[in-house]
Amino acid sequence: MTASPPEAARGAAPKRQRGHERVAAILEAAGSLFLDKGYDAVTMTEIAASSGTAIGSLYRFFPSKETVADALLGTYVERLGAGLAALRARADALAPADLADALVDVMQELRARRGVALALVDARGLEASRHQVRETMLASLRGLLDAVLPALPPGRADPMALALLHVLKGVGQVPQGEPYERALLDEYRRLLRAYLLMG
Amino acid sequence: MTASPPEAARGAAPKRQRGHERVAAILEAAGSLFLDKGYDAVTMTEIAASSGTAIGSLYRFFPSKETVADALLGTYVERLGAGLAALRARADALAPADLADALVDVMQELRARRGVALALVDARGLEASRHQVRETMLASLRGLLDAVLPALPPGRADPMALALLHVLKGVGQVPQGEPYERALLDEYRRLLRAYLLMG
Amino acid sequence: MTASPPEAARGAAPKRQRGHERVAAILEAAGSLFLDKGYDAVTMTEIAASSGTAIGSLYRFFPSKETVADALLGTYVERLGAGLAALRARADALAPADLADALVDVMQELRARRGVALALVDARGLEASRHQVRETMLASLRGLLDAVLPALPPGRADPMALALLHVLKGVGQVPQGEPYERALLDEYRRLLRAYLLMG
Amino acid sequence: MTASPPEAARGAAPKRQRGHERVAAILEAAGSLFLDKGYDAVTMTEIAASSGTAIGSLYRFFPSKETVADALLGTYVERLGAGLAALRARADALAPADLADALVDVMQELRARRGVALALVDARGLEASRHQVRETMLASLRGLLDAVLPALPPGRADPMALALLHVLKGVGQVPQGEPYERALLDEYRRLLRAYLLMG
DNA sequence: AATGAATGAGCCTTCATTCAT
DNA sequence: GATGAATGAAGGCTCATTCAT
Repeated sequence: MTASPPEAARGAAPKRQRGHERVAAILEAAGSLFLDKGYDAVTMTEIAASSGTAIGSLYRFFPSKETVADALLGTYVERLGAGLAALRARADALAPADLADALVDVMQELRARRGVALALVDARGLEASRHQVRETMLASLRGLLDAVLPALPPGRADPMALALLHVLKGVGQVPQGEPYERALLDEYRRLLRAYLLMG
Repeated sequence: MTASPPEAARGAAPKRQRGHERVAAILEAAGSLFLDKGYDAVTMTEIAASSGTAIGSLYRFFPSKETVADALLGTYVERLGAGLAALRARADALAPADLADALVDVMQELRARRGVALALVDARGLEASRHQVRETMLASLRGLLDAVLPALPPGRADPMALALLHVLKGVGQVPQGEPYERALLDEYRRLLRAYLLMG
Repeated sequence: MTASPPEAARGAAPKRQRGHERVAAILEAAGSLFLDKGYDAVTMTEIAASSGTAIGSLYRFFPSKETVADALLGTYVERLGAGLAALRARADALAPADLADALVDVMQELRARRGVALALVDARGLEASRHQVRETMLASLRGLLDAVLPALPPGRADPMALALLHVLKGVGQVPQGEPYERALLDEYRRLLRAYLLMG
Repeated sequence: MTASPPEAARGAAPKRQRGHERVAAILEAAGSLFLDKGYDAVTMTEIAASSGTAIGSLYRFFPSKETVADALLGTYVERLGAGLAALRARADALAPADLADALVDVMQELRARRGVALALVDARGLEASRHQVRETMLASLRGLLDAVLPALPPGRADPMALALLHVLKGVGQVPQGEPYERALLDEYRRLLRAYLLMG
């Protein structure tokens, strides 16, 4: 990606390379804008300008505004899915308090890696994608609960996953860089520990 | 417009009365629409039609779309404030578990009484009003915590209020009429009890 | 429409009146433009400007470009239908040569009264309306043929109506004001007479 | 432009050959597309793809969309001209009824050989080319009329050519493959015979 | 000379807001 | 004051055309 002899792989590679960079730039710009102003308030023209892309090129990569949001959401689901899957793999060895911490860690990491898509989870007009994110997470959470809290009464897993999901959304929304960031994350840790232990 | 000698004093009262009805009708209609479709997707024309108001009149009462949302948010803050103030009044007699239940009850009542404004709490472009709602609630929650959990370490009240606020938002968002509505509300009760007791 | 006492019928009437004038102005402008440049090449903005209407108002009356064309086509069908119906009423008394002349007269009159819609009969993307115009005319023509040429063999009415339709389209397209206008119309008269007598 | 030593001569011939093939492929593809969807609705990208040409190459051969249409129209004029010239050569031996049939035959043959350009004759924005087609045909038709109908009064040749042209356009537009194709062509034959004999 | 990614003017349409009646 | 027709800035998107590779 960097140290290549002067005129190395030309032709196809550069083009694709560029494409990838473009797409990345667009998604980054779009993510920031969505986060700042909300889905509806962001203009395709704005996204284009903000990512140094011509409007026509933007539409070459993403044939509609919704597509941009979907891609963002997709990335988010992927990362989130990966994080939760990793957790699941070691779930049997986790005490409830450990699960609480681990969940906060997963969300925190996502935020750090620009898990910007959170701005879109509440956006209207993206029903399909949003639903997918939601269901993916709920399924993962139910799985984790089954593994970590085997004594949980049958009917509890579903509402518990729902409540957990909402709390985790809060974790993901903790603003980065604010003075109370750390304190708030710790607070969420406590909340989740209490909930998973006693709930 | 009727039979008024000079030009004033006469029709004033009835008109003012009507004005109140109109405003109420508008806010009700706007609330429902915002809840259904989201702030951006709702049209001023739609609000006017749906509330039986002429678009021109709508603009007499609310000089901009944002104003309508602000008013809705304002109503929300008022009701919420009233509910929390009532709670505060009897805070000294509340055990943590009681506070948990009481908070859920307050939110639930708001929802039942069309505390529709929740749809707007995440709407962008309403920063000012949103911030006010937020600060109002945070202050109330801090007060409640001080009263109910006197042993709370100094630095905890703020983040705890923040976390609480997020959870309560979740309570307010429980969809009405869904089969799992009851179960989810109970779940939030458990969560809050655990948090307030152990957190 | 003109000589009305100073402040006569106000209120509703003026509004509707204006609406009618607007619609008329729009259709007139659109007709001219379509005729000049063809359906696709004409811009809604152009129609608006050319008819002294704001783009938003244009869309109040005609919610899409296609609607404008349809209205034009509709007017055309109406007028054409009326003309042919009138012909039909006296068809039994018509000799073939009379029918030829009468058909040319009908088309000529349409042209004079801005039967502009001809420009649209070949436009793509207006299939539905175009088809209607076509079928209306074909049915009328078949009726006329049955009445005026009772000896026509069964299978001939349909293709004859088709051929007639094409010729009449030509009549409707004779440019107005050209030096050869009269001569060409006479030529079409001859053609139709010959066809209806001998064909 | 032909035998240049240095860098040409080599791949030139094959390439030129290829050029011809490319141009033919492009025109064929463009013709079909124009016929199917109309001039405006067809995309340059579409033409390129449909003819297996890169968009850049397409623009090397035809520097604009209009150019493509012009070329198509040109081909059409050529073929039509050839057909009418052939007719002209044996005009002295033709009776009016023969001319009628021969004209229909010429048009029919054009259609069969993808005389697709008919779709363009009414396309706007191609004024220049269209005019040329028109004038070419009118001149040919006048010549034929002079030869076949020597008794025609002086002033008649022009309008008669005009009317004839319109009818022939109709012949060229008879849809291929429709059940009534044959019947309609026969009908046009009758029409032309009647016109040329009695008109 | 070939390729196709990039460009941006311009299109259709919507909707918050104004203002003549 | 009410009313709703009128306004026009702005948005999402397309496509003819160019130009770096």
